[in-house]
Order: sequence, then structure tokens, then C-alpha cells
Amino acid sequence: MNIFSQYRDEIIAAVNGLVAQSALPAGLDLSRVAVDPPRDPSHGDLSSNAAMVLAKPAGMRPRDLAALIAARLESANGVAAAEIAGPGFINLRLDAAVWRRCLGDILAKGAAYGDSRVGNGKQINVEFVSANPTGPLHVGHARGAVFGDVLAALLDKSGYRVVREYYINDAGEQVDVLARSAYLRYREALGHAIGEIPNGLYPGDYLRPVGKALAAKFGDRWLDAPQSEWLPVLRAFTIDAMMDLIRADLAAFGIHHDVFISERSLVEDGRVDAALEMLAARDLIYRGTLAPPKGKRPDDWEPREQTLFRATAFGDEVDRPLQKSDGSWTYFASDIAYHLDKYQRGSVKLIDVWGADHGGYIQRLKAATEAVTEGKAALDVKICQIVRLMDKGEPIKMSKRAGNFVTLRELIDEVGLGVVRFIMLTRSNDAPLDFDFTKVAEQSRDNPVFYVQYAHARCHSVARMAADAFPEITNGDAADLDLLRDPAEVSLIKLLAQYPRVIEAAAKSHEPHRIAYYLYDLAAAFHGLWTKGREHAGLRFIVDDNRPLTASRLALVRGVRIVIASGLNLMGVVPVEELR
RNA sequence: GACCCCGUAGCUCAACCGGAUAGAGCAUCGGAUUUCUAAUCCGACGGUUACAGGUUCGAGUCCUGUCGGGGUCGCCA
Repeated sequence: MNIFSQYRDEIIAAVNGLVAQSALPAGLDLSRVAVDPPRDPSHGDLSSNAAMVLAKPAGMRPRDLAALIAARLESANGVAAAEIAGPGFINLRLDAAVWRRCLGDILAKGAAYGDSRVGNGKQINVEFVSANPTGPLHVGHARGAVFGDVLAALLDKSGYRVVREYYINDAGEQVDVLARSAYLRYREALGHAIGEIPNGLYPGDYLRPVGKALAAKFGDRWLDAPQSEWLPVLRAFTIDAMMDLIRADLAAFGIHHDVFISERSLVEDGRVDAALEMLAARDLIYRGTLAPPKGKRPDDWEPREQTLFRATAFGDEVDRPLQKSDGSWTYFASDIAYHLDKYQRGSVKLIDVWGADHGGYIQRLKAATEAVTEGKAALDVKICQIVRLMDKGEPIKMSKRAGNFVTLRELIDEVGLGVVRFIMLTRSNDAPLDFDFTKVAEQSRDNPVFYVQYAHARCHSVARMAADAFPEITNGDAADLDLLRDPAEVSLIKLLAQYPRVIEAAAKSHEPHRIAYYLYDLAAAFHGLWTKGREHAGLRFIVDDNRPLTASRLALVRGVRIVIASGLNLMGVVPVEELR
């Protein structure tokens, strides 16, 4: 039950009633009618802009229209008052009983509270991580990994059929570099001195075990063989090893993908050719020469004729190359085939989660997706800005070249899985994020993970204490929610009632960080009520000589616990019951 | 030079498809502790939402331009 959409329906019913009376013209566009919680509590419980957005098409003054709608709402179920305010807002005040029913609903639904059907069973494909199979995951991947995973969870909860997907970039130059790097480690494993790893190859130690495994499997078979012979073999072997590494990292990070797709397999199965033929048949591919970039021109610029996709026909800046000079496909070409493939497997909504450095690539892939699916699939690309690792407010210097970059595994071991995941969602995805090792280990209010976990633990603590005071009270007790009358209690329930709306909005806007902010607010409200009980004994959750009141307050605490646990679970963070 | 993201309190950031008096935390100052875990809470201070125009009943949010920070820029992914 989403109280906001429920009363939005009431308002629309009221408008339709006025249309039926011919008080309003038919055919009004109701899509902009919204029902929101007002910022200022004196504006009631729910606030709607209906009269303001409908005034012009209805040919009325906003406040006059608001009066008509409000008059009809007065008699709506659960409405205590419908007032007109400001330029034409309709403010609804609800019966206290409505809020108590909300709490009852939360308790009844438990973990299913907040589920919705807005996705209507539609299949949606979320592609995330998709790190090159050239090494273990590092902090740079962590943010996109959490973002994609939680977005997928959010869409799942909102009634979509979610496909979580990882695209393996195993067809380009990078994996050849990887194979040559592994070859050196293979020589090393066979006792040959290899010296410094040459510039441009992967220096990481993680390739040493691969070298040993290659030596164990092939002996000295490739030692004096030409590169053309060993490269494909070593490449396949090493990619497999890297993907094993990455899958293990993902598992340690609590992430599961439903589908892993190999770029190479798309090329080898002729899927790229097929996709490009579809475009060619519609005259969207041609041979041509691109103009050099304006302003800063690369030193070695010379005009070249290339195979180009007509991206400009779909809103991109320039047409984009599909083929390298050696005849192989560019990454872009196989990506076109890949996105067509996602569509053909049943997803009309596609989401890609990328790092900020790929921002310049969005337009062309949206253009290509539109072209190759003939406008039937919509691609949304979410960009995650960089994570700056800090310690005590000072940036930590990292360089891949020196091999001292922080792996995802090290990060998890150092601060814990839940902390990493939560912190990654404490910023909007398109803002850079500071990850401070000192701060996230702190147990204080400016560490949101701790703060929210503490609220959850407190809920459990109260339940434990209550079990001592009233051994006979159980979770199954039918609590009389009418006893929850303190304004602070009621406003806590109102906050709980917003949860389904937060989930829906986060899912719709593809912004999982909203859960983190909501949970922080909820935790603050709960801590506040808790402290009130210290100051006024009558507001304690456990009231020694009043069993019925204690039972109803425990029900409220249970509601808080359910919602915090639900939000944390969505974020992939395990709610803790104790913090000691 | 072009394109994308960002610019909100001293600092780090929110602001729900455009809504009413722009909100939190930190910092600063002042309070609350015989505890259902004070690892917490309450209050005060703090704003020309970078700047200039525009759209409209209404703009931090949308459009145009300027300035500043970051990212990207023909066969890397």
C-alpha cells in the first residue's frame, strides 16, 4: 500500500467526477498530477498540485478549481480535512487511523513491504561491472558494482523482471596484451629470467599463478614457438583465469550476475556482421572520412577513409567508426551487436552502468541502440563518477603502473563488505565520492552506515529488553495501535509510510542512493524518539506497568526494524542486531 | 576548440518526472547522562542555490549565454 498513490487515485476520481458533471472539460492530461508529502507539517499530510496543473486546460483559476476538488475529497475515505492553500495546493489531513493502518500493513507484509508492481513484469536488463578480464577488480569498479547491483534489486522490488548482466571484453587488443603478459610469467615459471615487465604490459603479481598453471599444463611447449601459435591459446587460458578471479571478487562483494556474455563469441558467431548488415540495409553505414576534431588536433592526424555508422542521424555529434584498419571490428561495432542481442533476448529497457571516463561514448551507443532496434528498445546509461580514496582527509596516491592500486578485495577486508556497499551509495552517482578509511571505521553520527545500523540494533535491543520485562509479550501479540498517540510516534509512522514511495522514486529515476538518505532520516527520527523516552519516562517503549501500551510501542519499533532491514537488504548490507 | 558531468551554508553533500519559508552532517556556540546501549539527543548560528538573461501561476531543478572545477575527444575498452 502506497498512501501517496492511493490518494492520488482519490484525487483523480474527484476530477473525473467533476468531468462527469461537466464542471470540467473531458480529456484533461492528468499525468502531471502529483501527491507529495509537504515539507512543512502545517500543510497537512499530503499535498497535491492537481488544481494548479489543471487550471489552465480547464480554463479556471487554480484556487477555484482546488475548491471544487477539495469539496469532493472531504468525503473521501480517511480524509479528515481538505484545505486549499497558497497558489492552489490541495492539502489533505488524514485521520490518525489511516496512519495506524499503515503500520499494521507494514507489520503484516514484513520484508514484502515496499514491493510494487510499477514494473508490471516488464523485462529490464542491467549491465554492470563489465570490467576488462585483465586483472582483479579494484576500487574503481566498486562503485559501479554496488550501483548496478542495488539498482537491479530496486527494480526487482518494483516488479520488473531483471536480468543482471556482465559483458566480457575479450575480443580487443587488451586481451592480447594480457596474453603477452601471461607469456612472460609462463617463461618465469619455467625458470627463465624476465627482468622488469616492459612498459605497456600488465605487471601485476596476480599473473604469476597463471604463469605457473600454464607451465604445469603445457610444459615448455610454447617456449620457442612463435607468438602467432601460442597467443590464442594463452589468451583463452588467461581470460578464463581472470574471469575466475573476477567472479570470486564479485561473490565476495555479494554480487551475482545472471548472464555473462563474451564479446569474442558475438564476433565469432557472426552476430556483429548480422547487426551491421541490418544497419547497412537501412543505409546507416558508409565509407567516409571524418573531419579532424576542432581545436586540438592530434599530431599524427591524417585523413583516412573508414567504415562509419551514421550516428548523426540519431543525435550524435559525428559519425562513428566501426572497423579498425586491420579489418577487425571496433569495440563500438561489437557493442551494437551486443545491445541488439539484449533486445532480442526480451529486454526493451536497457541500463548500462559505466565509469565517468566513458561519458563520451553514451551518445553513439544510444544512437546505435535506437537504430538497430528500430526505436523499440530504450537505453539509459548511468555514469558513476570517480571514488577518491582518502585517509584522515588526505588523498591516497595510487598508480596502476607501480602496481599499488587498491583491490576490491583489500577494501572489503579492511573495512567490511557492508561498509563499502553503503558508503558507495552515500552520493548521487554523478557526483565524485570521497571514501575515507578513517571516517568509515568511525562509530559516530557522521558515519551513516554506523548510524543506521545502530538504529536497527537498537530496535533489537528494545525487543530483548521487553522480553525480560514482559516475557509473555511476543511478536504475534495483537497490539492496539490506537495507543500510539504521541505526535512523535505518529510522525515516525508517517516516515515509515513514505518508504514505498521512496523505493518507487528511486527505481523510476535509477537513483539507488535515495535509499541511503532515507534510511539515514529514518534512523535519526528513531534515535530522536528513543532519547525522548529517556527524558520523559512516559514515552519509553517499555512502560513497566502498562502491558498494552508496551505492546503497541513494540509494534512501532518492529515497523522501524522491518523498514531499516528492508532498505539495508536492498543495498546488500546485512542488518546487525548488536553493535558491541 | 567541441561534447558530457558538476557548481547549493565555512567544509562535505541532499532536495522525490518544476511546487509553498532550499534541508542534513561536520565545524562553532549552548544544553541533556541515577540509560529501553549518551557510539545518542535537543537548541542556536550559518544562504543573492557561481553569474546574466529567458520560459511559467511558480525555477536550485527546464532553455540560452558567461565564468570556474572534473572527464572525454578518428581504427583503447
